Amino acid sequence: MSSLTNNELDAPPWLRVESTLMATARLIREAFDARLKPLDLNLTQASLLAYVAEFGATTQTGLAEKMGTGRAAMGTVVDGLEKRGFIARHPDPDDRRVWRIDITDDGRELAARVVGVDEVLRGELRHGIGREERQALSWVLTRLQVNLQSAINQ
Amino acid sequence: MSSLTNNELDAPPWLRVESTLMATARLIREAFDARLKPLDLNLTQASLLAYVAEFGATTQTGLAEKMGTGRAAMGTVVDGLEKRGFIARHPDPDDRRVWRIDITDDGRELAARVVGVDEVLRGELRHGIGREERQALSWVLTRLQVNLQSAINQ
DNA sequence: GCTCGATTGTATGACGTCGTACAGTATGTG
DNA sequence: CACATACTGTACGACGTCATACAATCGAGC
Repeated sequence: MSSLTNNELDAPPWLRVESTLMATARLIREAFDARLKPLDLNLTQASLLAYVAEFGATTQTGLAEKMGTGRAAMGTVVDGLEKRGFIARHPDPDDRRVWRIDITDDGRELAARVVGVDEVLRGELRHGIGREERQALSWVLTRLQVNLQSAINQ
Repeated sequence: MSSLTNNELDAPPWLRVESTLMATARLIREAFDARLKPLDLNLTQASLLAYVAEFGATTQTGLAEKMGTGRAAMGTVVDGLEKRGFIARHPDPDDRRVWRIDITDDGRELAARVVGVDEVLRGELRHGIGREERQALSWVLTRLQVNLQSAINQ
């Protein structure tokens, strides 16, 4: 823990801001997973559930794109949530290749609790961080993503 | 790609800044992995190599703490790098439990190339982002980590 | 109507990381 | 010296994600 809070001081010259960012991302996943554990969900499942609850029936590929994961991984997530009865696969009347992923009543109830957990935790994470700082963070991150994309594409 | 750059606009109300941050972290890993592929290294291996090259012989547990991973995972990384002759395990004269992980001549040569790749990529990532913005980002991230830590510890 | 390329979801194997348990070793206490 | 506790590295199984390959299906062009 101490090695995380002061790693700006003893960090090596390579990977400074970047490593801090990745460590923060890891902590975000940890924190959400911890809070979602009582619901027996991890962050990926909770995000999927909340997304479907909010935006209604969606294709698996669409979900994968929105949540930044692959189609195969999304399939297994859907499998697990379907087996537990929180979402359901309905055939698409217009396209027999795809499943429309829709939420069930149980799923809707669980999604409401997910949103509650999310709001509480996000409130805690805002402590000591002003609105303009949050917006600045968001802006720099977006800019960073653009640079990263062009770096990845050579 | 378009879903990444404009996800501030169509992002759901839950997980806004946080999901951007995690997506950015994923892109960072992708970008470094892509650039390190010619050296047949991934980001974890490269970080370990550069760290040992810079700070000299270190304990595996110490490495794991510094790099934010578990001891077991660090063991497998060390295994791979040792098998390829870039680092070596030397017994510690004062403590027979531990290995001192040290770099070899081949490893030092490779580490220099890693540092080069890192400097080039980090330069590209700075495009359009001022120094004070970078410092602000760093500050907010550190603050976020503090909040995350207390959230994780209930 | 038929064919060809593109797309959807799935199966499979691989990889990296994690958590737990364990043996060997060190350190402190009586 | 004996003992208990803490720590290091490793073995093992589990999990989540990824890349690839594949069958089924769609849509466009002839």
